[in-house]
Amino acid sequence: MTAELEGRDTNWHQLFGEEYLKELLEKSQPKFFPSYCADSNINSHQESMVNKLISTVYSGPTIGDIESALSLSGRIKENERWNNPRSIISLPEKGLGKIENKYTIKIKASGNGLTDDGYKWRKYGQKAIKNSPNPRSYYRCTNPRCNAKKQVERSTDDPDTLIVTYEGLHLHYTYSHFLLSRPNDPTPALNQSKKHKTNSSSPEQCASQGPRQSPPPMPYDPFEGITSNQEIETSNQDQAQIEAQAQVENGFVRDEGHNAHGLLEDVVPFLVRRPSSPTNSSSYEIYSPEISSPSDSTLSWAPHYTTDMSILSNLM
DNA sequence: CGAATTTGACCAGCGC
DNA sequence: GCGCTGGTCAAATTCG
Repeated sequence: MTAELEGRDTNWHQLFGEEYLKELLEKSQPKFFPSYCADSNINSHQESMVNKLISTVYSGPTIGDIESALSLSGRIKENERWNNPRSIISLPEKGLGKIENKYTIKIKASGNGLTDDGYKWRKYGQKAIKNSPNPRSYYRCTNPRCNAKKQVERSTDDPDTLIVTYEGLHLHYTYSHFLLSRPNDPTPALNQSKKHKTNSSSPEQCASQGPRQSPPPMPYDPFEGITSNQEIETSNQDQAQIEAQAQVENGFVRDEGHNAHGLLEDVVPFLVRRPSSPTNSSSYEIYSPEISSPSDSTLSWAPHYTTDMSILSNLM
């Protein structure tokens, strides 16, 4: 176990570089570890390693954000969260009610930009917004036990920028993470198994992770004309991959709202969170996934994210 | 035919 | 109270 952990520590440095990891560590917020981790099988050493990794890369929503969302979702009893001795969360008891669990992300979606965040989303509405030429689309997580939502609209300032507002928490891993977390597993990410049959030009489909293949072009679709590299790269999928997805989805149903390891994954993917303002509603900016140098303090989208989550997963 | 998307209707919150 | 706006619902539509 120790050797494996050390090896994965090396991966972190390979992925981001020494200086960038230090920068992240300096800027990271207090560690979090949901109290219901007490129900999982991890031991103290594993827990400490997870916290180490989390503290290294995490600079996203505050504990209060998460707690607020969990409270809203009703998945954790209040006394369980506050009194569980294994909980690493420590929160001020005042002002929790005012904390919003919303996170806004700006995605630079120029050209082949990716908006794939690793989750499967189902669109449930679209609305024209006042003083904005672009409509806003509303999505829910397809996991029936998950209350995560997101709103997607195109920036009025920059048509290439997508503004994604996440609300609520995913109490499960990303689909991509499930498969990529197994290094020797030849099965690609789940979220790629369905959508890449399509040659849809709408990155909204990519963002929403919906299995629908070729939606008709909407005359006011905010993402019309934007394509995804990831779609092109993984255009050929076989039946085994689809079956693997079905297995994982079944696992979700049995999982009582959180994954087998008990680690909460937030609605904002791990390595793309970077608060840009010290407000209750944290904001994040994400740019083109093509090239993202650690030195310019930006993080890329799904490909790096899923890889890094696999490191975290394998610790458990 | 099942599942996902579309889109008009409906509802709640807010300001006047 | 009324109108506006944003968010959600649900029937119709579309697609594989």
